[in-house]
Amino acid sequence: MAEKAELEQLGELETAVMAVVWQSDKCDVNDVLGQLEWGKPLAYTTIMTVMNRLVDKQFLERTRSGRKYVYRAVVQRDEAARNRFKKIVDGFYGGLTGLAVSELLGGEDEVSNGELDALEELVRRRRAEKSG
Amino acid sequence: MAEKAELEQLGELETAVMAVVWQSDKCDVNDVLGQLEWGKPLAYTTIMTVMNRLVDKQFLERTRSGRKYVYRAVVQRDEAARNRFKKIVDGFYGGLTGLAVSELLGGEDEVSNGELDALEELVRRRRAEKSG
DNA sequence: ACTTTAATACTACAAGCGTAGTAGAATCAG
DNA sequence: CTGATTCTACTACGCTTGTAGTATTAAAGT
Repeated sequence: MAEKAELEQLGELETAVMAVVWQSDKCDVNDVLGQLEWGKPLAYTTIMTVMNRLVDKQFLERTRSGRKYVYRAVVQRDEAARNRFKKIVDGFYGGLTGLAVSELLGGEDEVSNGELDALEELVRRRRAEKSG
Repeated sequence: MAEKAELEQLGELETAVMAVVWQSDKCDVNDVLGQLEWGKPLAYTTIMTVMNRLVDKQFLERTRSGRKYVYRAVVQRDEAARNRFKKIVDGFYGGLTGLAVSELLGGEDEVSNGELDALEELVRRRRAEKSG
């Protein structure tokens, strides 16, 4: 089984573009151009360049559809997010995930009740897994 | 009260250097050179350049001590980590912290019992804050 | 067939970051 | 005092990423 190649780190614009693709499953350059959340308007070619680089990095794949391309995400959102998270955990907290989460949630960010529920449930499940 | 300037994003080497400084509280270039975890040996001047850039970015401050400089962290570790984490939460999970944590912990990383305790405690405290 | 339109391909450039060499100044060994 | 050592200052270079222009090609209207 071939080891999955390390995921490259994406830049901010690249990440923002991926965010749009993750929501849409399939999309072309114009879709991204229309839905992208970025502070300022960007040129069509800017998005195109970024998307092509994402294809090179194997975060996206594209297929021809007539004379245009349709892009689809190859890397899943959670996979990419975990990869980024791991960098934080390793780089800042010496690999201690729980410590990282505690400190990270120690800040002032709002966490909804539903989210707290999810967290609690998660801890329960983890405990269950451990004890067999 | 002056708004705190946005923290710039650090590169990987810059982060690794900060990690050393965070552990030592005060240190000079050689300390970092000796303790840095990086895949390969780096030149003294490389570390120096990086540390000076970190001073420019106001992550470090330095004071002369004889003919050398001693560096100290200005930005705290947790602050920097939270900043990075927020990027993930916003960029990947539309700002939903709890969702992000759940997904992030859904991976295969080991979380120790102690860490689970800390997490649980944290959720409890959050709940208390809300109803209190 | 000819013109407009819409998409892609190719090229480019500035800023940021990893990386380090070289030159100069201060200190230390003898 | 003189040479070796140890710092700092300054400069530089390649790669990545944000950003976009220009050229080209293909489709579509008329």
